[in-house]
Parts: sequence; C-alpha cells; structure tokens
Amino acid sequence: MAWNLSSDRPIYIQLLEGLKRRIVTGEYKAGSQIPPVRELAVEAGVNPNTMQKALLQLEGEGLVYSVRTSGRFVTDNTAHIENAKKEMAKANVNAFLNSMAELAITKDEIMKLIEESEIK
Amino acid sequence: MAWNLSSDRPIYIQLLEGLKRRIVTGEYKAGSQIPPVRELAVEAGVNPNTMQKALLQLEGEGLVYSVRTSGRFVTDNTAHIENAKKEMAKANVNAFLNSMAELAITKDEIMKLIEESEIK
Amino acid sequence: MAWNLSSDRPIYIQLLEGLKRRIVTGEYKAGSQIPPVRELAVEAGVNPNTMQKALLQLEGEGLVYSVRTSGRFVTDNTAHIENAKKEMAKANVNAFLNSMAELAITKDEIMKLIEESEIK
Amino acid sequence: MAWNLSSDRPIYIQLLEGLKRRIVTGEYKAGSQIPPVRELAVEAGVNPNTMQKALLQLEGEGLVYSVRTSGRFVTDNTAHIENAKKEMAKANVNAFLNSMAELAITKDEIMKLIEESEIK
DNA sequence: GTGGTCTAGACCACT
DNA sequence: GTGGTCTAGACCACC
Repeated sequence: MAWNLSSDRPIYIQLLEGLKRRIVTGEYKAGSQIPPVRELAVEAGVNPNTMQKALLQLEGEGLVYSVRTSGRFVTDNTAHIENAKKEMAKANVNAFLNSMAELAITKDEIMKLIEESEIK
Repeated sequence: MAWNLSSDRPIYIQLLEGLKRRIVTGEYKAGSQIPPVRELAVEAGVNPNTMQKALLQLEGEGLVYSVRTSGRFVTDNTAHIENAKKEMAKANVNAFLNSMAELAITKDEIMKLIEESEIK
Repeated sequence: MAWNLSSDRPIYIQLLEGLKRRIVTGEYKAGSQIPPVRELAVEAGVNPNTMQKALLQLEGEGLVYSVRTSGRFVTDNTAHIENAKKEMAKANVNAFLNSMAELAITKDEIMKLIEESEIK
Repeated sequence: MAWNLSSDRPIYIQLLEGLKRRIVTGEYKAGSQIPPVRELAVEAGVNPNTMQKALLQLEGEGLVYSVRTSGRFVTDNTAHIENAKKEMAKANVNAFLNSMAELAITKDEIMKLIEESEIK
C-alpha cells in the first residue's frame, strides 16, 4: 500500500485514512509501536506537521497513543480496532450504495454483480 | 445532481461521467435532444471546449450522435444505453470490492453489510 | 479577562481554556458568532495557527462549529455548554482539593475557610 | 512530593513554597534539622545559590533558623508553623474562589461540589 | 532520537 | 474577508 495522495481532499485526512487502514488490517499490530512521525512523513512525502496532524486525530479516535520521548503505539484495545474496521467498512458500503443509487440499480442487481465479480 | 468537479482528475473525464450518468438514469431520455454545448458548459462552469471534448468522447462511445445544424441527441439504441449502465455499475462494484479487500473483508461480510444498510 | 499566557503549559491549551471560559460564562453567547481566527490570534498575541489549533479542539468538544467562508459560532446547545461549565468547575474543585490535601487540611476546615473568605 | 519546577515563575519562589509545604505538613518536623543547602539543591536540580535564596527568605519568615557551623533547623514555635499553614491554605482558597468566580459559580454550588467530590 | 509546540508565511475555496 | 490547509524551519523536554 503506497500513499497515492489526491489533491482534492485534505492531505491529513487521507493520511489518517491510510494509517487507519494499516491498523485495522493488522499491518500495524495492536499494542505495537508505529514508525516515528518524521519517518512516516518522509514516506508519505509530506511535511512532518501534516503527518502529526493526522496522528493527533488518530489519537483523538483512540486508535493510537503516544508516549513522550519513546514513540507512538497502536492501542491494545482490539475491540476498539475491530469497531473502527466496522465503521470504515460501513462508510465504504454507504458510499457505494449511494453511487449505485445514482445509477438507479436495485439491491438485487447489486448482489448479482458482486457475486459475478472475479475480485476476491 | 450538481457538477461538483474535483481538481485532481481531468475535468473532461468527470464531465463525461456526469453526462453518462444522466443518460443511463434516463434524465436524458433515449432519442431525445440534449442541451447545447454552450449551455452545458455554463451549467458546469467550464470552458465550452472542455465540454465539447467530453461530448465528443460520449459520441465516440455511441451514446449520443449529433445532427448538423440541429443539435445533439441521445442514441435511441436502448440496449446500448443499458449496456453502458452495466459497465458503469461494474466499474463501481470493482472499485468497491477493491476497497473492501484492502480492509480484508470477505464477500459474505460484504453481503451482510449491504443487507443491513438502510440506503435503498 | 485578558489573556495572560503562561509559558509552562502549551499555549493552545491555555487559549482553549480561555475560549471555553468565555463561552460558559456567556461572554460568547450560545448560537452567536465569535470573532474570526485572525482577530483572536492578534488579541492573544499568538500565531493564527496556534489559535486555530485551540479552536479546532474546541470544535472537537462540540462547543463551537464553523461555517466555511462565514465564521465560527458557539453551539446553541445550552445543555452542552452548561455541562462544559460543570466539567470545568469540577476540575477546579479537584485541583483545589488536591492542593489542600497536600497541606493535610480536612474538608471541614476547608468549608470554614471558604465561609470566612470575603471573596464573593 | 517531587519538585516539579515550572519555568514561568521565579524558581526560588517555587523552592520556598515547596520547603514551606514540607514544614507545615510535618515532613520537616518542628525543631528538627533540615538537610544542608547543597543536598537540597542537588535534590531539586538547582544551583545552590538559588536554594540558598529560598532558605534565606524562609528564615526571614521565621520558619527556620540557622545555627553557625551546625546547620539549619525548623522553628520549634509550632503556633507559628500552624499560622503559616493557615496562610497557605487561605491563599489556596482565595485563588480557588477567584477561579470559580470567573465561572460565575455561587458559594452554595461550590459547597455542593466539594461535598460531592471523592477526593479526601 | 522521540513526540510536541510554535511561528511565519503562503495558498485555496467560497461568497 | 472567512475558515482551512500546508510547508519550512525552529525550539523544547525527556531519556
């Protein structure tokens, strides 16, 4: 998963989503330390402050916590992580259903299309 | 459906998608005339040349045809329109499934989430 | 109420508290517009970004909301404001009781001292 | 009680307060000898001169006295110590009442909050 | 070297 | 003129 930032939404939001994804998918495991701000910033090609802003928000959502002078860690509350995953999935589903609604496609047709798809 | 153009993908592509959507959803009915380029351009707040480019592409895909001195019309080939709709839907579905795959969510779970959703 | 910033706690926290105080005391009335970021920043003698950070947090606590291009407003949820006031008071009380506990002073003595005080 | 010095008030004032607290709480008992300046300075991580200044002031307030070649002792005038404790408590109370006044909270409400508090 | 904070200055979208 | 975002660069406390 590269960063692939788009210019039409706030970068820090996209960073936030990317970090979240890494957490809910277990790439950053519960309780484990994540890379330092500056490293993440370099990796994403953004200013450290911007990455910091994303991490701050992530902290506000309780998915990570920081220990001064030591580093940042993923919460070990796996239930919370699982919950965040559910939220992200639900948001995805809703966006998808809305876009399908614009095409006036019924749920049944959607189901069929998904069944047919080769992905996954 | 307003235009809501984003700055990070070619504008004419976004216009193209919007026009397509109006056709497949029947907002522009099969066989009927669509508004003149200049009018569409004003509505979308873009340069007429950009809108023209989108319409040309739409013509290339056989969804509209132009009659000299008289204007542009939606194709009356409803099967073709229906097909375009299928294509758009499939593209949507694939993008959606990919994003869910990133979250490591199985098809079964996806199905359940869609069933549960209040949308549609 | 001037700003009177101390250098040993994060400035944006102190700004946050000051703004909160203005809201819970009704200096910034529920539903009313508050001064623009830049003006507040000048008034407090800090960088606009720092004031922005405080306001962002204040927004996170639901005490204000911002309307793009138009300004920031105090929430009209007076119950929420009242609640914030309670929280601040409780924090004050706890800090006070802790400092008194360091002096090994009992609650009864505290009560007497408060009764005797000429303040209020 | 660690030292926990803040950078925005004169350090010697903070040392003075800390020493006072140790005396009025009986950590340094009436009539007993207190540690030598140099030791106290090391403990607090400050320059001996700064600690000396605090002790001189403490001496000025009659809470300690020094005996040449022998060391410094807490006064054995327990009434005086008790009085100092009262002063500190009163200062605390006033600061507290002022901060509550800023929140426009009445004495009655304050009393109730203190009663409710679990501290002490 | 870690996270945290702050400033200065710029640009954007919207109205 | 409003809020919002971003960068660059600096300094701090802590270990």
